[in-house]
Amino acid sequence: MSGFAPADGVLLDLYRLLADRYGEQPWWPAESPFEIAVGAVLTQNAAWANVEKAIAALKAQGLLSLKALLDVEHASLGEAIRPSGYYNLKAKRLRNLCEFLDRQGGFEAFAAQSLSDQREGLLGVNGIGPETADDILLYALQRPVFVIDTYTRRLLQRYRLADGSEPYEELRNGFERAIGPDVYLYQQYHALIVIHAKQVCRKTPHCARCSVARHCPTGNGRS
DNA sequence: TACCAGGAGAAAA
DNA sequence: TTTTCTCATGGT
Repeated sequence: MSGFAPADGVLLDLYRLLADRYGEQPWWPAESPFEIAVGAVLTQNAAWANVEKAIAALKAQGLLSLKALLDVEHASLGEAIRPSGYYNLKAKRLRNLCEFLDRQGGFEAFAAQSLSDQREGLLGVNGIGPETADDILLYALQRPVFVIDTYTRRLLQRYRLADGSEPYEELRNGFERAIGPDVYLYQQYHALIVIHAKQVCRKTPHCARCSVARHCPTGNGRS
């Protein structure tokens, strides 16, 4: 039995509140599934604006393809993705991901595998943790996997739905059980959480009763 | 100047 | 098993 077991309907209610407030989110911004996979690695502990610079550099240098990333020198790749930070580390991780995809027969062949095989495979790649793997599965491969990130933990903590320190899989399973398999809803929910967290869950006065930011979508926040 | 941003893995306790 | 450290740049 999971420790993260919110009351029936609570997570869906929260989604509706966020959706009403922020509307539909165009998420994830990318021109191809492979670009999403690359972006998922580059966005590790990085601001998205810096990731965009790195992706633009990869495009400008013709490096945004599996073959190009397999062929490019480590130093050149690192230089291209420098704006996203940790460029040496991320260059290795991108290479690891590309070598893995190549062993699967390419991105398209990997996309045709079962979800369990895809997730297990990605998590076996050095540098691909659960959040990065699930970003790739949900946004690049349109798989029904809920992404848990720092913002999700922060939101659950704010709404007293979880401690925030629960294991990744426990939170993911909790969301998936509560919502049911729905790729579009998972994508929107995660996007809304990020949008909301950026706007009101940091450095803002919080409701003394529920700890939610003063401008929380419930509208009942009081600073 | 200090802190944070759409983490993950290795090392230490 | 849990916590801490490392990787690094750019914006606020």
